[in-house]
Amino acid sequence: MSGETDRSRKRVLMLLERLGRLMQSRGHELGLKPVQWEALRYLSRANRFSRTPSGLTAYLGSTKGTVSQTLIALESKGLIRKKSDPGDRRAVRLELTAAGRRALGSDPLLEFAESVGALGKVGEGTLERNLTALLTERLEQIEGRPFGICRTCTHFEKNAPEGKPHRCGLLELPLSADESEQICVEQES
Amino acid sequence: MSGETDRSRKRVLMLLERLGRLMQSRGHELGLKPVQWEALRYLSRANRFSRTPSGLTAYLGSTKGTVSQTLIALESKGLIRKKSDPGDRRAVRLELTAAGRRALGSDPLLEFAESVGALGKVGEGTLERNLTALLTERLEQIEGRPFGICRTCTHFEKNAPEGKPHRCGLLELPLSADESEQICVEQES
DNA sequence: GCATTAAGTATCGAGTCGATACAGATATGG
DNA sequence: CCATATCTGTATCGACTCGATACTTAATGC
Repeated sequence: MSGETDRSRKRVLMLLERLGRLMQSRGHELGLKPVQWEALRYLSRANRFSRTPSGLTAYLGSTKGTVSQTLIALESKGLIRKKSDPGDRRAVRLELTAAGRRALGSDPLLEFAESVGALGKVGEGTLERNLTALLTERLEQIEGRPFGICRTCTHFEKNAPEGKPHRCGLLELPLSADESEQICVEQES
Repeated sequence: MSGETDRSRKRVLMLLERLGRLMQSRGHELGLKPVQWEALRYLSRANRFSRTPSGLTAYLGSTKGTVSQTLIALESKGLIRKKSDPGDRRAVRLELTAAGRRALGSDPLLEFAESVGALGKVGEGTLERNLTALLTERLEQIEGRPFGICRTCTHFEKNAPEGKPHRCGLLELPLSADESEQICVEQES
């Protein structure tokens, strides 16, 4: 590998690291921590099968113990609610409270959205494609889950049976139009 | 702003957040913490004017107190050395020890470099440009410093006076060829 | 010379994070 | 059918981050 290729890759890594850090450093607003914000964001975007401690653990690439602590903190702040799953009594279902949804309205990450917009439509598109490719490549190497949108999944069955709501072939459950746009632990492309 | 524009921006933000987190989660190797790795990387790339606690503080977008603690941890591990500046007795000069340089040889971020390489030369180039534009835009809004390469700075005076080494017009000091390639707290473009 | 500003350190409290150990619930396999 | 493995989540520990606040000491400005 040439020296310039090597340096170029490292420059990209430094940019990603620094942008990541910059986003995190703004994540201490309202008495929340960066990971706590990320958990709230996840819960607002994940479908009901994925809103569990283990789903969040996989998404964050963290560990059960750490996530458990984070969820305890969020619950004590009144931003999330835990309910035990009636079907599997080991499992815990998570959902945002009204206060949790309200908090996301002042998500510090929204400041950043403007800067993304300044790239223009074209730059934004290519950036999204490149970042997606990078993430996909990386996730394959570490056997991580993509957490893609339900609608694009191999298990997604559109209006099946005919004229009926969409369906998840893996979990054998009907899906609302809303749910098909959410992210899922089980998603595969 | 249309709903799709809004969603597109958020997708980019989520990608950046997630990639950042993914990079960090691999940053717990060898008993070091992600920020400690980042400090080592900084010290290996910053020129001598920038290798100070306050330089690192500005780079990380953190606070003096936090950085001070991080440096104490790194020094106790024998990875960096502190020397008091003879010119300004308030200031502390930082440098990597041999062990510190050796540690960077097993930087967990190197794993990630392969995934960047998988984008190909073109993808890598456009990604670097887009990320740079995003970072620049963002830094302007929060009045952060770019920490660009010395050679590209407005204060850089090439071979001045004629045939002599390069020079920094701001600090009024000569610069070696090596130093002109390093990053600097004072860099402006 | 005196106030201001700058560079670092010390300390506190809440929380992350990996590691380990654990509990209870559900699968699996003879 | 029951033992055993696996899965889901909690509890606890120690090192550390991080923002906040309160210092110390040194340089600078008037």
